Amino acid sequence: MAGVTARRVASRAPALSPSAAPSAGRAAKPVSARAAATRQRILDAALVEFAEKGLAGSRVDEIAARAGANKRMLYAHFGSKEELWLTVLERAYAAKREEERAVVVEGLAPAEAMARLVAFNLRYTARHPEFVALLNQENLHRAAYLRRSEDVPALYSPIPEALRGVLARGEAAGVFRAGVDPMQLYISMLALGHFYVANRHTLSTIFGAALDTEAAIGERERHIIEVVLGYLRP
Amino acid sequence: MAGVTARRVASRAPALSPSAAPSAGRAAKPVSARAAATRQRILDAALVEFAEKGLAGSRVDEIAARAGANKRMLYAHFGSKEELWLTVLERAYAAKREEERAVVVEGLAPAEAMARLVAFNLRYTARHPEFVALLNQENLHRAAYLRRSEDVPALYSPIPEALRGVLARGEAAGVFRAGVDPMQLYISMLALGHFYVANRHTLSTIFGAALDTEAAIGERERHIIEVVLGYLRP
Amino acid sequence: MAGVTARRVASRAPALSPSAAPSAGRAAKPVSARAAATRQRILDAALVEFAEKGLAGSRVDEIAARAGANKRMLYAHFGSKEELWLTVLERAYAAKREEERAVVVEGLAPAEAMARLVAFNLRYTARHPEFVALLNQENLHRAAYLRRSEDVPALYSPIPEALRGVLARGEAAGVFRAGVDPMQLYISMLALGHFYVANRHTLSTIFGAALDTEAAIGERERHIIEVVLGYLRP
Amino acid sequence: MAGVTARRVASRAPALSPSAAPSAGRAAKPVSARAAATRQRILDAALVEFAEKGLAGSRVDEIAARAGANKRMLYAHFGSKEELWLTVLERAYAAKREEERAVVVEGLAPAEAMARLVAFNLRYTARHPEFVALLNQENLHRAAYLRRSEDVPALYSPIPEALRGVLARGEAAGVFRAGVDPMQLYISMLALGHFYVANRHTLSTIFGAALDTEAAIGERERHIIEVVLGYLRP
DNA sequence: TATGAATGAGCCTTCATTCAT
DNA sequence: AATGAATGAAGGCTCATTCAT
Repeated sequence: MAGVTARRVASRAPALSPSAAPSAGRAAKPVSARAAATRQRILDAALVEFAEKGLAGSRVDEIAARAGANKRMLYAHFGSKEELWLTVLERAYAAKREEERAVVVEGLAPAEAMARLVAFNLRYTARHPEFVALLNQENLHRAAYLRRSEDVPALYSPIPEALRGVLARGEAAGVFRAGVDPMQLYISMLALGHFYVANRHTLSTIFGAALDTEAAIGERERHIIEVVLGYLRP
Repeated sequence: MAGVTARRVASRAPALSPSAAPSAGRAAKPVSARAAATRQRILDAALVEFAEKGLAGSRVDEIAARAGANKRMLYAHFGSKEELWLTVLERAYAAKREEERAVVVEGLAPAEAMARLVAFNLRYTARHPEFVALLNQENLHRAAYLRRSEDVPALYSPIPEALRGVLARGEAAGVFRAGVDPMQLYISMLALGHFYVANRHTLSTIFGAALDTEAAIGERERHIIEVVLGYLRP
Repeated sequence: MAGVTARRVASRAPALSPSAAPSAGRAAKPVSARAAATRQRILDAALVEFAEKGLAGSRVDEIAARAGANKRMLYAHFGSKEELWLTVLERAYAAKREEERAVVVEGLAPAEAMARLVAFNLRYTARHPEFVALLNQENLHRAAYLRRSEDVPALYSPIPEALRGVLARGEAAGVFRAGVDPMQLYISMLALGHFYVANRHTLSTIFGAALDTEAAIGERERHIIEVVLGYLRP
Repeated sequence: MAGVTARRVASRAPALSPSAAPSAGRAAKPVSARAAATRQRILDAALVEFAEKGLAGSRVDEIAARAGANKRMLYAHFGSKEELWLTVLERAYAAKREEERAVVVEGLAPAEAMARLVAFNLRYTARHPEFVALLNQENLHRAAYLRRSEDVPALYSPIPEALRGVLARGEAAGVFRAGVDPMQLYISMLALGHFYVANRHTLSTIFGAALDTEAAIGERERHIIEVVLGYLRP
């Protein structure tokens, strides 16, 4: 489990939890278990720090301290703060992809399948606000880091494909309207969950209501499923 | 239905336009025209810099240089980088509120009114990606600055109220479904536009498609209006 | 009383209170009463600020604000912070000289005369801790400013002369010991009072006793008179 | 009687000498020899700079440069300019206390013992004008830093106790007058030396005489011993 | 004379990064 | 592999001083 998977083949080790598969980053040489552990602690610490303060707002000292590691180790493993950022980002994507792969909708009725996809996105997002934070930051950077990522598998999501399938099935069965653009719907599905989580602080400041309770999230879930299914009605 | 966007008519209300009321309730003393101009240039420069790099990533020197002002003036006018951030944020909200007030939907048929609201949000967001960037950053800060704002009018949006009215009218007329939660719908409306703009860089990296062309935005507009109206069908 | 006395002849207007005789500083041209008042307010404010924080620790803005004057006026009147310092210093000396001239010991018995001189120094010092503070600061500067003062009268004290006279009279009368160096005694007299006041903060921190109550000063007075007179016994 | 000065024997007690115990109760972690050396160089440089220009007038860059150290190290070791000031101040006190402990007067005749105490203070002060400068500055700060010091031993002087003993012995032997307040005498003893050194620049400007030659100091020493012993005559 | 605004140099402090052990 | 110490380049902020009115 402590084994190291080279980044280019990570997708072939499907069941690995993201923290157990550090994906070895830039330097893919065999490393000791101790080094791997240090590396992992740095990544975990960096994820927290980056998600909380962004790339520019994060401090290398803080990350190292949080990781219980020497700052020098951070540089030995990742080369620079920016490389560390990219690695953390890739891992966050990879972690989401990992869970996405576990979402199986093939055998379900179209409406139920669609509901499951919608709910999954909201729930994952709510469970992983750090993913949302990283994504927002990276968009601030105009995706500059992501663009130079070579970790294709991390970026490849099975969801659009699944969505397309469900849409086609539903349309063929006459339970979904025709002419729906899968990409637009995919973006909308992401939006309906992501925005809610990403903006929970300003929204709750303005609305004066707590948005991250289980009750509030449940309500949101009901609403967005209703929106999507309502929209898809023929 | 597409292309229903509010135009910028705000400048006809000079005493309320954000650039005509630069002190925004903070510095209430009479200022010379020259000072006001400097202040304004700093605010404009800060908006650009902050939207591009966030609070932590922005450099005070850079802002001053961009404003063609002395760095000292920034501190004379705003006290600190953080106060400047808050002022910029408030002004960004105020500017949006200003345009929102120009969106009149009372006389329109419910569906058209709803479409106009949805379209306005997307279009405003697309025209003002800096607003999106600021908002995302401020959410990273957990709304710490916004929470301490005293500029209530800047935060108060007329849109939720308008939305509520349209919903009620549509429901009463039997053209909208019943039982729709206005706040949820408001958030969804914001989400469908905001997420698209906010994440255009990562999305286009992953999809390999340009998202900020007029054509793409038009398509998005059609889609989200369709989603909302489709959902609202009784 | 609001009249302006040029610095070089100030000693000829003996009864003028130091704050009423601003001595016109570097630029000795005739000025309006309003200008003189502004100048005076700046000097008063500067004395407080300088005595509290020293030359380096004082802020020109703070002095101007405290004086209720525009900062520009400070420069119009004094040219620079350092010139202002020198002027304040000269005035502090002049003020002390002024009071010293009122100490008359000629008709007194030697012991009483000596006691009066000793007491005067302690009392003046205790009443004017700001003089002590300025002096200490100026010594930190190795008297760099004082050395370039041209205000000779301000520096000339009648006390050493008086002391010399008293000493001679006492020795001649056989009530004082012979061979006392007047300058050394003068310095000692200054020292016994000045040190007590100058170091009251560290001393009271270390001793844990209040040193600036009237009772404490009275006790100090008794002690140093006893020291000097005890020493002078033949 | 003149020339009774304590010599520097403190270095024979290595574990207590201030330069051998650099952490002075503040940073108690074990440090490398290199770090200790850097720390020491910074302290030495700071002492010179602070004594010359005071806290407000000193420049952190200058201190670092003088120490041949990186400015960052100053902060790593001391946290801030103000903390550095306090440390320097404590060390100056500690250094004086150290030498004071070497002044032994128990076996001496009361008059000689007293002369030795008086002379020690003048000589130490003359040899360490930087201590005088620091003290004067700290009094300008109203002992704000000293008051927050936790380095009690640095502040505790054995001299008052010794003085009290000598006084009692002299009085008992009938060679000193009765009723002398030890604290007042202690302050006077400090004053007679300290003031002379502290104000040597303004005094010599006004008197036009050099005060810091060995001859002048010797003369001062003779005088103040004479004053104290003369005063103490029964 | 007086003022508010502006300036540029400089200050204390912090950062990402590297060296030496 | 790991560590503590060191570095130089900013970074935010402030200062004494001057300009324009």
